[in-house]
Amino acid sequence: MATIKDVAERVGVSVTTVSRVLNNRGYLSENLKRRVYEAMRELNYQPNELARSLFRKKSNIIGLIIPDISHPFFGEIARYVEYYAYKNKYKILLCNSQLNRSKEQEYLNMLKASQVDGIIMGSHTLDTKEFTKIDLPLVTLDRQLSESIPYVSADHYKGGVLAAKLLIRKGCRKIAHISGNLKLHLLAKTRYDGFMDTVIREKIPHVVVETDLNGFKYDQYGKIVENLFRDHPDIDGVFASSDVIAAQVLKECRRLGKEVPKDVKVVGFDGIKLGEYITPGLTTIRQPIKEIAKTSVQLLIDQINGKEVQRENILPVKLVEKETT
Amino acid sequence: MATIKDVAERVGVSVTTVSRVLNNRGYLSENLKRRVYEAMRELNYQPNELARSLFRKKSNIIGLIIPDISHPFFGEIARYVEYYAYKNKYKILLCNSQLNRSKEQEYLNMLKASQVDGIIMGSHTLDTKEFTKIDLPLVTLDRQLSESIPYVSADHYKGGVLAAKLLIRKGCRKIAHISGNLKLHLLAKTRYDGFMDTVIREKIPHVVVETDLNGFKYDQYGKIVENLFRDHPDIDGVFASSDVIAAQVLKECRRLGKEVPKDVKVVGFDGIKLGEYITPGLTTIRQPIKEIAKTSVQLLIDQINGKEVQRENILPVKLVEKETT
DNA sequence: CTGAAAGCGCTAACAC
DNA sequence: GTGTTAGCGCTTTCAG
Repeated sequence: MATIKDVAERVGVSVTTVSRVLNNRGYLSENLKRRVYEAMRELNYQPNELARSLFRKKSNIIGLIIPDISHPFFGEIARYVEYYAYKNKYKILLCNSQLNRSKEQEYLNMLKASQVDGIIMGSHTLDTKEFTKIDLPLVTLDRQLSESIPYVSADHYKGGVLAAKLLIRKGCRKIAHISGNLKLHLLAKTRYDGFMDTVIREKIPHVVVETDLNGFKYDQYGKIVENLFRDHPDIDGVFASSDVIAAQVLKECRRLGKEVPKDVKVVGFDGIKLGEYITPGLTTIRQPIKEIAKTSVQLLIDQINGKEVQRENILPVKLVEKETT
Repeated sequence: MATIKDVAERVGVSVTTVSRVLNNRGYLSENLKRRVYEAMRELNYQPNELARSLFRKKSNIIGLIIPDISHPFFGEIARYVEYYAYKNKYKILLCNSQLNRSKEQEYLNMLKASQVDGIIMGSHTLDTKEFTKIDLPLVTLDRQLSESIPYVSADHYKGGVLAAKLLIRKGCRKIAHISGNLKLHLLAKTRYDGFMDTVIREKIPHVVVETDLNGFKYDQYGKIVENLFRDHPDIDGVFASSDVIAAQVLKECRRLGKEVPKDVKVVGFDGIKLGEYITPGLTTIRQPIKEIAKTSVQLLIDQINGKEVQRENILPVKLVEKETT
């Protein structure tokens, strides 16, 4: 691979000069620039970003840690994070934690060692104190990590309220909520709060199933839903904490001969593309995925550039009514 | 951030010695090792991978270029590529081309400049000659780029045959195939060949719709399917070239009052998780996604390590029958 | 306006 | 066994 030295020799100038045209520093004659660019092209030269980063102490790389890139929600998050990062000349180092504690920890260390300029953290199995050791610009998704670390989240509470209200308005008399893990201190937990506050205020019978499946063993949701309907055959409304779970609920309803939305009404959460593919079309609480990604990238870059950023960034959700309610 | 020098000073030895314990070279007394490790921990030291990579001329980074990480197929590919890369101590630089030529080209240059050790290429809008300039270990997905570059692909031809045969066996009298772009010289095109060879041999009326939507403007497939049924109301079997398209077909069938599988039978392609979420359960030709990813990573690492690798790597597909046939 | 030289953090000859 | 030194490819002071 050609280096700056090769280019310099070919043009007959010093490496300093080549570096200058590379970075457009000071006055360079047009003629000189042309000759240098030509040599670069001839040699198929690309400046070594490793060397540049080492010198500048800036890699232009962002680490993205998520539980599972193949989960539709995180796939869409990643897609938009990449989009906005690219726009700002940042690259993405992809870290899939599979919600495995030690893998998450290793990735955190690896990212630090790799001199990434900042981290977007969407996987949350580690304790707060692990992050104090990192000492790098950080943005979290859906989790308040500490007083100083900014986070981005949809308005899950509002989402819980909207879902519960819709089901009640549509005439449901007994509503089930299939929640995610409530022990991890995630903001997603407030979906549960919003749901509960609403059904209690409206005095609607309800039942909550907490899944501690870490959200990514899809296959097992079928079983959970099956048990739910066995124990509570009179359930006529379900608020699932993700669209993927909602899809499982629909499948199970079909298997049990329950018609949707006639016998059971279903509301999902996330607003991923999946909801558009399935039949019947899934009513859901849409998270503003693109804006979440955009905000995360912006907050991170602002921090990298030494700007003060807002700690709390709650983005609005939206009820999208389709055919399951 | 602490450097090797800080550690050396704290322990009272030279940087060489610290480097030695870091890399476990030569004889080091247990006592010394312990003191060095302790200092590292106290300083919260992480070796700078940028500097290491620069020296070693090896970054342990793999570039992954795909059209769209939020497309379920590529999401699953990426998940497994990450899995096997991580196992082998490689990191993933994620590049989403959106099937945009110039973005793909820029990412290619960027990866080279970033000194990645190799590239897995799953997005194919560029001409062969762009790759000769790259001169880096390369593996392509679904495309024969040149005589020397190894590729990994599912047995698309067999998939096309299996799909056509199944629909014929199930009694379909007029079968539609919704294909991807046949002009890009992808191996996926052989799905079409397998399908055609079979329906022609069996003398089954058929119609092919080629989509040049680049495969990722999902919303527009609805229109295509609508037109298809308008022009050919007697179609009773559809072979879609992806599960996502198949899902759209199911949606459209429902809208048009066509019952699946009674009036129309549908076969998808890919075998992504989506197929398990939708109702009715989608019959599909399953690609061995995990093995494709594993093979790609292995071929790339072998090349990085200077081994000879096999050029053609065709992996078997499998017919998965569910409820749409 | 251009070049020699130092240094980013690390590793590995090569000495002692 | 341990340290001195050069150098990976680049950028930037600082002389000239």
